[in-house]
Amino acid sequence: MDDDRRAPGDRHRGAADHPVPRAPVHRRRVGARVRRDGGVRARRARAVLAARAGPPGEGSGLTPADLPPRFEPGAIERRWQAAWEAAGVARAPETPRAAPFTVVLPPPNVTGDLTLGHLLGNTVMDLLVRVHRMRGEPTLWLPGIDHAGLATQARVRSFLEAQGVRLDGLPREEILTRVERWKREHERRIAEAWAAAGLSLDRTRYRYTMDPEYGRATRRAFVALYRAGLVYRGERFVNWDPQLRTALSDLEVEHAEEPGRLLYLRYPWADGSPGGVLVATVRPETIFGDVAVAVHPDDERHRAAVGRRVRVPLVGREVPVIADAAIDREFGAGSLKITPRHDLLDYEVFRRNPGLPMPPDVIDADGRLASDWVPEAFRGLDRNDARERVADALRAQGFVEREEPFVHSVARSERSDAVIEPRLSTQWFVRMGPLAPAAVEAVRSGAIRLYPPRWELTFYRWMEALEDWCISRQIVWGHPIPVYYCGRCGAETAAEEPPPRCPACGHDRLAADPDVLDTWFSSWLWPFASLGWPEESPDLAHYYPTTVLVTGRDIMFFWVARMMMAGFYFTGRPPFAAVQFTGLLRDERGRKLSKHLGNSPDPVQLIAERGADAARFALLFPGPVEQDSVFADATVENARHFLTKVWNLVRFAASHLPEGTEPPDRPPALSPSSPLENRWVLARWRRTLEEVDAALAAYEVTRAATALHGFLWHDLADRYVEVSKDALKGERGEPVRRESRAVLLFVLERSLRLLHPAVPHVTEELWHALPHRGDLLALAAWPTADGVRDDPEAVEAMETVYDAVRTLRNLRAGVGASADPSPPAWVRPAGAAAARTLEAERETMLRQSRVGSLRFLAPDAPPPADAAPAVTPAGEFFVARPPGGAAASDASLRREREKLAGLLRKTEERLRDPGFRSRAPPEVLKEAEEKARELGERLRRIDDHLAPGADRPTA
RNA sequence: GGGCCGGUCGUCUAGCGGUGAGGACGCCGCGCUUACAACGCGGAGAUCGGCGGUUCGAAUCCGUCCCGGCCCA
Repeated sequence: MDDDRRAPGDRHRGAADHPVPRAPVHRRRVGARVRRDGGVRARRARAVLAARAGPPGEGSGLTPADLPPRFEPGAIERRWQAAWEAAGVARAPETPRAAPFTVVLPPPNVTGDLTLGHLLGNTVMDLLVRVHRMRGEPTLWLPGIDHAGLATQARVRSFLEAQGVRLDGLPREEILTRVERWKREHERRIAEAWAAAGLSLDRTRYRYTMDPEYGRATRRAFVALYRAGLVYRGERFVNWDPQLRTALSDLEVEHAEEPGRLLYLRYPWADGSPGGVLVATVRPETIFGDVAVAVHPDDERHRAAVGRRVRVPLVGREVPVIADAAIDREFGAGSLKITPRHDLLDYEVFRRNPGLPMPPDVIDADGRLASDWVPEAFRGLDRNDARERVADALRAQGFVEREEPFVHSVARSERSDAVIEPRLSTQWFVRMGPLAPAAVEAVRSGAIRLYPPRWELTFYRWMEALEDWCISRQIVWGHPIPVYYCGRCGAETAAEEPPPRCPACGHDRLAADPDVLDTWFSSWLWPFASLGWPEESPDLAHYYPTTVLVTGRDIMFFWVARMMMAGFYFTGRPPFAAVQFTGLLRDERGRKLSKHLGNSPDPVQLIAERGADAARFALLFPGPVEQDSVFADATVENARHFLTKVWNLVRFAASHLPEGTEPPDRPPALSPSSPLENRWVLARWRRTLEEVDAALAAYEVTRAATALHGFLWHDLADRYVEVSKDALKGERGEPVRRESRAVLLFVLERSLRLLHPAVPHVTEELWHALPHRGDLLALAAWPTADGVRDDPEAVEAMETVYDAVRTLRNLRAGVGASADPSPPAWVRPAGAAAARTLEAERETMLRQSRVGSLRFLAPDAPPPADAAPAVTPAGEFFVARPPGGAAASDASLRREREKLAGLLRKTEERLRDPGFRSRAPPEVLKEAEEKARELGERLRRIDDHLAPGADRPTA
């Protein structure tokens, strides 16, 4: 198994196990140099200066020429990361003066390196954190790592094995040293990956689940639960991993269907009479632990057998045939051999039937046959070999009646992949029953919201069926269980610090419990222990409860639900107000990204090759973050193209803004005579902002990214820039030029702010190439719509104009106008309103459609000769056919007619339906009538242009 | 066996009672127009998984089945 799902931050499979190339990011020492002096202002100023000095061959001025024609992320990203670091951008205030925004990073475990799945969650968190920081909220994003006890020990174990060293043979101290060394190396790599991704984590508040303070928090939690009777020790059936030699919780076990062999064994009568009882089993090696054979009490086939005795094959031990209602009559031969120490169901049957002897374990902690109940010949065999050998012996001695292939559910350790051995053993447990209700109630009442909300159902279902949680692990790496046993009276004492003497008898020789705690027992305290709990630390007082937890839904049970329970129990408050679940990443073939399949890019390498911003944007767009989505090479390519587009947009703008242009401190004030495109683009920007804000409020980061992508590329670059070029060149007069400059700068600068949380580096770089106020975009304010008015008329007019432009471009292409770059064109508007709009924007249409001239025709004027016609709701358009050019063709007009006629037919049918007329709301009715009228009108005009006498398609 | 998610142009997706079903990638055609060819403009391409139902009206609501994925037993 390559499953690294052990620490909260490690939700996605596929950590790269191969050596990671040296992180390509060489952090400049800018931060270190300036950190010594005091004062945020001075630090920031220096940071900016240092950053500006960055790219080789660049001047220090901020003239537009500074922006190179190519966008190279590497240097840019390093430079701004250093600047943010030096300016302390990510540093949360010691004493926030407003309601804070807090996020704790799900600590990745030190088992391995960061995966793309981590980067997905991290990007979402960074985006949210940066938005709220820009909104002026005191913002804390707390980083950390998880010691991931079992996972780490398992990894170190196989790492050492590869070098021929057996971890299990090493003394405890030596193991700890080795693990510690492993941890330091991976901790460094994780930190480098965070830095390379541009995450604005508050590194001064870095926490490690194994540091001394955290250890104390863990012991405090244990002791508190112990005293409340919510932690107990008992002999239970646990999931035993014989390879790692430890117990596991139910959640760490994976079930899968696997092929096996079902053996039908004859247990002969003890009295020697012929026959016996037929028993089916897939685990013949456990027969040495049998204490009975059980059948269902109502099973006619076996009725006579109950009460008689049979002999266990191979060993000849006598056991009774008993009746128990738990036996499945349909399965196998309808009878079950009872091996109480190695199967939960058998154990329950055993307990219901007093008088049976309790056998020893016939399979030991290593998964080998053991104990004197096992014949000499089989002792010490691994259970897998034993299964074959026992089956062979059974066959040889004639006990096997028949056998058949059988698919059964097999439980495996998600850590070692070893088949789990159900084992009766003494372990520590947390009683979940009393802890659950507060968490369930919080979700039910909305005190904690889940995004997307559908996960609530899954949450409730699991919470209803909670089993007690086995928290003791028989490994070295982890928090020791803080329980001490008196060497004299045997009293058991739970205490945060080792007691000097036994509280019961005063004896001073106490033995510590040899086990350590499940990693999740420290993880579930993360939201408050990372802030200083159990101390009443200032951070805990200021920043707890946290605002939102972003994590993969695959650890909802492992971690999220348990944090809720711990949060309410230990702090009396919810640990977070919201949980955003992210989806899984898949490749273009729909497979999960995983190390195993080799389809999971290493994020550090990805960032080195394509840039952090491109990687980040590719994770946010176009696939929805909250759903499983595809991450392919093309996705990154796409993101990169978008960033290049924005880059060039700024280059264009910068080249049209003269030296000394004022920063866009307030929205441009438009006048009634302002160009349509200025009114339009401001309105569109406003709507984009509203969409982004709404999306973020609902934790739909992809929707926010999509809105920005569309606006910047299609509205601003494709349309606004093209339409306003003349104005920016001054061809429409100085006042218009000034206004258009102001509008362009305002919209672009504000859009960079909106985009910054998603792709912080490029936007920071670009922001500095534009007139701006302030030291860093990262410290700029999140925009508001204040002073920018929505303008529905402008939006509608622009649609009309662009429909016209598209129609003319189309006609131009249709007549083969590439030969003649500027054919004359005409328009006959449909109605006064269209006429007004089109006439006002005649210049725009002329330029954008690249026709040579555009003349307006009176309603009753004859259509121009030798011109290709098109009919739109706004009017009739004509483009002259070049002499000797393409022959007149009505094909496209006829196709259009066909389509419109079909639409008209459908609309008229609807209008004739009495049900529709009486039940549809009046506005829908009116709309349909208007549509029918307009379609009819347009059809009539099309017919006018179709050659008279030619075959006309019928409506 | 139970639960959840998804099935919409070739691909990824938006839309979640009234639309000529929107976008991106890919494809085809035209264009190097000094921000961008990592680009622009235009075009083709979808009976919205199947079947039933509710409704004046269904991609959208309900039922059922099929396919893919995930989770739990």
